[in-house]
Amino acid sequence: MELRTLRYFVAVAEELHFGRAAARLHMSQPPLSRAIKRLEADVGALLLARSPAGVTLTPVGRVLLDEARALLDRADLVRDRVSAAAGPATLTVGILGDGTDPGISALAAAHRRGRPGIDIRVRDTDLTDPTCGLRAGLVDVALTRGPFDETALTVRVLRTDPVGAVLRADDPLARRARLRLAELSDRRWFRFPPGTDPAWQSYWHGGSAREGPVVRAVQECLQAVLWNGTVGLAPLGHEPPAELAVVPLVDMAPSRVVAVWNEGDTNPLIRSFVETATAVYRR
Amino acid sequence: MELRTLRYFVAVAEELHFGRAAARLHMSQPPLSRAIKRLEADVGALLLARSPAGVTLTPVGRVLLDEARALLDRADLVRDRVSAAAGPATLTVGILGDGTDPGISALAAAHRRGRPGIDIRVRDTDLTDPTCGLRAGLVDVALTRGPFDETALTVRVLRTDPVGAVLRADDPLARRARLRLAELSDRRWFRFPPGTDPAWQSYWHGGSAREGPVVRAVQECLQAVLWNGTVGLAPLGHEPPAELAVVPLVDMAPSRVVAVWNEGDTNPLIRSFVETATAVYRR
DNA sequence: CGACGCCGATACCCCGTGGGTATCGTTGCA
DNA sequence: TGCAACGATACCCACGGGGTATCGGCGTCG
Repeated sequence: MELRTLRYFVAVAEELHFGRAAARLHMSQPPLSRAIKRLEADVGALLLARSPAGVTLTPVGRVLLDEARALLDRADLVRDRVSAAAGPATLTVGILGDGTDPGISALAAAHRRGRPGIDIRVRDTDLTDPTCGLRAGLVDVALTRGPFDETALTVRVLRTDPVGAVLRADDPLARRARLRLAELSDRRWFRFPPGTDPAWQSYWHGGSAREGPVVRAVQECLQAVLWNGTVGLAPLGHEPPAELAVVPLVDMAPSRVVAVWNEGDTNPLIRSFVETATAVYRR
Repeated sequence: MELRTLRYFVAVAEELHFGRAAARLHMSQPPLSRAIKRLEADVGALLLARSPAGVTLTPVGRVLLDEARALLDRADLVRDRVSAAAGPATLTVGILGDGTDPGISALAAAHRRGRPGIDIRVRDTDLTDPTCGLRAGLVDVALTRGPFDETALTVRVLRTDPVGAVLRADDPLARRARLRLAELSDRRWFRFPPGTDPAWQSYWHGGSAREGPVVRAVQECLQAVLWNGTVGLAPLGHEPPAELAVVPLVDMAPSRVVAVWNEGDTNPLIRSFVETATAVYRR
């Protein structure tokens, strides 16, 4: 008789309809049926009378509905009290590059919702440090992209995006369905400043020879493409501005969106945040 | 934050020692450590201060300990109230052969403990019906041994016992460490009355040719061996009476202890009983 | 002062369960 | 009598909770 199961039961008992209850619980109907059946075996009594006409509560079910509601309320209270006792905690999350990934604010909101009383501070950094100041201790967790030097860091992959070349919309190659890196080797490529993580650096400059301007932020990259005739790389999936085009590259390893934290950091908020991040990115 | 996890936490918080808490919870220490760590991530705060000197509750841990105890008490109350609402229910359990298996009474007690208010009625039957009257509806669930005709029955295996030959202690073969069925083929074997389940019948009479007396109960089997010079089979594991010896048989399929109920019987008490039976027999 | 022992953490494996999709069976209704 | 609705069933996959083996840190003791 776990709390989750009781939440399921309350949902069914309130909807009096397995399908609707399943929808409300964001799951499908069969596992819900099974869970209720297990609960019935557990308490040793039928809780719901199923008939094609509809679902009804049995007398025992009615009792359990009241009791379960009370217990679940109580459980929420426990959460709140513990949160209150824990006091205001802050978690500093580092994100990369001008907050361009629209998912991140949603994620912060989701985490805040599930865990009120925790102050999430977002630190938006430029592209020169893919770990967003993790090593310097400026940040507890980083939501960022690979690849970078991972020593002494723990990495959790959230998603992988294929990568495309960013070109001016009027570039002759912009209409191509896909490209190979070699076709762009004669272009100028922007670089990151010296001292930038080598793995990161070499990934994003596409391995080409002709160096271009040094950039630090997403906006600078776009400007460089627009005005300097350079080429850049970008993960697919975001709609590019009208003046630009992103053409998939067939021979470029996909870019991984990751959550990273310092290895051995025992702050439980990190684990918790990473879990919700994983959940949010999964769907 | 499920109830099970909270029970774990309470155990650790009371023992202030992961190893002892794990023992109390009948589990090993690593999963317990992990569960507590998950709980800490879940509530977003450290609950226990681990130092080699020992484990201490953090302030947040102290709050959660109180809250968790209250919640768990409340959950027990829910159980009780639902049981009370369900009213007195009875479950008739059939067991085979003079209640000789010492585990069964313990199991009935365990089930009664976990589920007060349910009247467990044990029906002890003779050896002529391995299903203990399940088909006749005399019994809701049978704790018995295979093999038997399983059509329209659902079977859950609880344990398997190797089988030995039951001999008089002064029998020349009684001192042997193990035997083969062929070495006993010239003995008289007892039979069950006509009409007994064929699979059951043929299993226990060892496939030999010389027929012996007809028996119905365990006591009769023993008497037959003692006075009639017959041979019988018995699962190993029980200590035989002094005048008898049980010698392992190498070429006899082991005997399965099973819980059986009528296929499609939706009585939730059956499921519940079978679960505790599985748990009890597992250790 | 080094070897040992205690104890929680970590690594790794395996099975059970919780989730999913596809399909069935029953029943009320058109 | 065919159909639509809906819960049950069958099956599959992945994660989590359980296990064992081992590590690492820190006291203790010879």
